[in-house]
Amino acid sequence: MDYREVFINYLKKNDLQLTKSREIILDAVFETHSHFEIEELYQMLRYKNKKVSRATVYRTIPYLVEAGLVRRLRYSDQNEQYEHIYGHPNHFHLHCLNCDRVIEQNSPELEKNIEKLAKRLNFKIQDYSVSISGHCSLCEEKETERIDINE
Amino acid sequence: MDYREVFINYLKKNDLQLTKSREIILDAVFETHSHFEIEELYQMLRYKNKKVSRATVYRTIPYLVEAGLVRRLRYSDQNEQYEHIYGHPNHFHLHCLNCDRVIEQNSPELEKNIEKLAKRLNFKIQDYSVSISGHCSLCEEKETERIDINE
DNA sequence: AATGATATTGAGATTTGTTCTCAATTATCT
DNA sequence: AGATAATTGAGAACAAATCTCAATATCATT
Ligand SMILES: [Mn+2]
Ligand SMILES: [Mn+2]
Ligand SMILES: [Zn+2]
Ligand SMILES: [Zn+2]
Repeated sequence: MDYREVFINYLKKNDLQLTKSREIILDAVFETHSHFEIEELYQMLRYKNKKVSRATVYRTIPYLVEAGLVRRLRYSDQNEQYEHIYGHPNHFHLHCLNCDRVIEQNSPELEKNIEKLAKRLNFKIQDYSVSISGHCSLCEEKETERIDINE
Repeated sequence: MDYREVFINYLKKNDLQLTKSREIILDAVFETHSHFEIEELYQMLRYKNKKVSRATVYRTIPYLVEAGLVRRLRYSDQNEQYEHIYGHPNHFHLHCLNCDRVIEQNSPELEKNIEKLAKRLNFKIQDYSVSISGHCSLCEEKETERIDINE
């Protein structure tokens, strides 16, 4: 099942239609292979002369999230970021507070652990996110160098 | 070391002072044993006639986060929530999308998993959060009942 | 204690991401 | 086709968070 079908199923279930606008947004989301903000996505569509309004973009993204196609990310202090997840293996984010880099990692072990934890509580998972914040290896290296020099 | 000392150390390191306002906010945060929003905290202080401005509360919370005393939570779609973490065992959040309940769980196994993952990447953790969203056992129960009746 | 330099605060203005409004448009049903 | 319902777009409205800047508090020095 491709993302289009998933979305159509979701829309049907919720008495919504697959309109031209929604299709444009859906495709844009799956053409974007990085984390994005809604405003960015909207500007990209304008640039490409695809006619959808900001309001519609803002209205549509939550549908994609609900449909399980897109995930809202929570690692950043700044604006909400999103990423498409359907068809991609789950992964976690490590966010460097120094250089703002985001490292993506997957860990089947961690996944299993989370699922086990949820099962024990009879909690039905829809989505989960692991975000780790701290300092990446590159920044740590620089930091220890700096200390070496100064001392 | 109590939270006060931790904060004083942090402030010193950053050439900041422990002022009356900051002290009031610090204490309020550690008197609040639930997740809170900054505006809520501010209103609570007003109610108690503690004189600090909204701006100062907004300015101070990030210091507490940086000092490792407070964590910003990311489970909700609504406003930012915070909780004090210093002196408390780490725990994870399961957020029910139906009833909005938040279940707190700790799992040393999961913690170890995350730490191992970070170590492998030479990533220095400052904080991490695991948030699971879905449906809690109570809501799931009701849901299956509903289906049983209707079918 | 007085002086000057520096840091902090508070009230309200401002910014900014997001949501809302409602008339116009588009799709669906009979 | 005509009636009914859903969706859209432009801009207004909203609200959380940040910024501004004069007043105040704190600190360091004499
Ligand atoms: Mn990612
Ligand atoms: Mn908690
Ligand atoms: Zn870094
Ligand atoms: Zn529930």
